[in-house]
Amino acid sequence: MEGVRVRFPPSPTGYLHIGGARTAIYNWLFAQKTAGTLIVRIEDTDAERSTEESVGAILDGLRWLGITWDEGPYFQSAYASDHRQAAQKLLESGHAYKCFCTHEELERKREEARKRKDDYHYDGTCRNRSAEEIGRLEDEGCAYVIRFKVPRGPGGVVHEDTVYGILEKKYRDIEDFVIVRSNGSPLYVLSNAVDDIRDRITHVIRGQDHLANTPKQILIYEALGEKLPRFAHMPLTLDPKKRKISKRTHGEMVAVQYYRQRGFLPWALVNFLVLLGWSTSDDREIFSKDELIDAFSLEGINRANSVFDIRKDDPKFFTDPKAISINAHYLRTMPLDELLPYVQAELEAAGLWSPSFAGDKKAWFESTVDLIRSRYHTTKDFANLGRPYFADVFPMEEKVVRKNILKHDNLKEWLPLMAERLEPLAEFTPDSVEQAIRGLATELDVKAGILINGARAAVTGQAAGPGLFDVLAAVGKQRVVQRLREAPSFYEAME
RNA sequence: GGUCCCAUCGUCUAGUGGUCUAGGAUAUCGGCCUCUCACGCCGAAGACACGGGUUCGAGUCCCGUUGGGACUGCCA
Repeated sequence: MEGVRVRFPPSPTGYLHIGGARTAIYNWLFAQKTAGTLIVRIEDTDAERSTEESVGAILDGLRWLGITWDEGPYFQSAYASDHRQAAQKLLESGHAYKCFCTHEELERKREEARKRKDDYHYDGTCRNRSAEEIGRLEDEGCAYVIRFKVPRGPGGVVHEDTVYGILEKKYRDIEDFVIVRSNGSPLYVLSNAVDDIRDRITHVIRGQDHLANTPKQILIYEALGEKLPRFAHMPLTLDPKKRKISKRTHGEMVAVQYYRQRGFLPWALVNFLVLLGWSTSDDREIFSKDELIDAFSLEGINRANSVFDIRKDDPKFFTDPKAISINAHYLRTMPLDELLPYVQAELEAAGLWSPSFAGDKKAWFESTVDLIRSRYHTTKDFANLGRPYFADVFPMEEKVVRKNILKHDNLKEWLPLMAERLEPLAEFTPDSVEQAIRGLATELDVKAGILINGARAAVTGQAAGPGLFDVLAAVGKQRVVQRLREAPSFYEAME
């Protein structure tokens, strides 16, 4: 496919949210796949709600996700004259007309229609005004909007959507819609189409919520004598109550930024989002960037809306479990080199980072990260659950101390004794440590598990973790010995 | 209300008339592994919204019902 040009046109009224990110991802994938061009166009014509910070946040979100674009960001507001010119052209060619009906009149008619339980469409009061009449009204200083003159009579707008197939909208179901406000500023339906024409967009890939105004835009394209792009509408992302997700009702949970802050790997998020409404017919769900670009196709997009299974107050999942599972999958399987920078960033943010981790302790750091990553879900876990490996101060869970240490009175002596046995070891490796501890267990005639679990609790404050001998080797002799010697203090503290 | 779109396990989905006693993923439960937890492996439970048609045969086609969604703005 030659010359594909697609666009992502966010309106800068907040951060980049999940739905927008997904739209951007689909456009990006399609551009990548076809060696086409992705354009970012900021639709900032709603001056009241648009902010500069928002533009920054959206672009920042895209960059973080790894979505690259080829042109832009363009700003729609810079092209207002294009939009006005198009409206003028439509006026001149008789495809649009000036409407002097006031807000009040229209509101009254709408209200009446509502009472009659009737469908309300603009009644065309101004559609057939004579030139003199229009001139007179203008001279009187009456404000007017510009409406598109929708063909009347039978028939309708027919087009084939790549995802939804052939769609027909009857002319009679389309009212003469406004394309320019009374203050002269163009409306979305016009400016979006005009911009797409100017940007030579070949494929409009956007949310299904735009399905309804596609016929209007097609009418505009045709009236302007322009070639139609291909439309592909994608299903919407809903919350578990089947409501369209939005910044307003869901807050930060639906912001890309939120996932970044909660320790998501950008590619894991992309991988999760692309699966919301798109799939291949084989069973693959995990894709590298190249694999995804290769596998992606508009035809694989689903028609039904999908539910983003956000779990607001679930103690176990802070978001869709599948998203977390994909993130965890990448965390434990991605090349270690690629993971390290994320871990470093987390440790730095938590004040646990030491330059030596990238210097003389690099090998140790890498093997430690590799040791613990298989049971973590987000990069945040390295700074929380991983604390005992990287710092001297870490939380001791009381429940764990009770269960794995205090329950066995003898550990009060055994753990310090273990320290005595470990301290002289010339080599502090999983093997040598195991030998020493199993030897001690035999000598004391206790099950090794008691010593092992007690040691894990004393050294990490946690009941779960990697194999204890690996843990000890990772934490290091000095810290291990010290922590084991401090074990008796738990008995005093708890008494 | 009107117009349009949609409908398979809790969630994401495969499925384009027979190979579907409906497959995978995730979540849940059980087992194996084992010093614990995770990973991994094995297993269980779990869905074609309903009703009519068409057909030798329907998850797959048609109609209706129900349910959900979008749009219905001088927002984008």
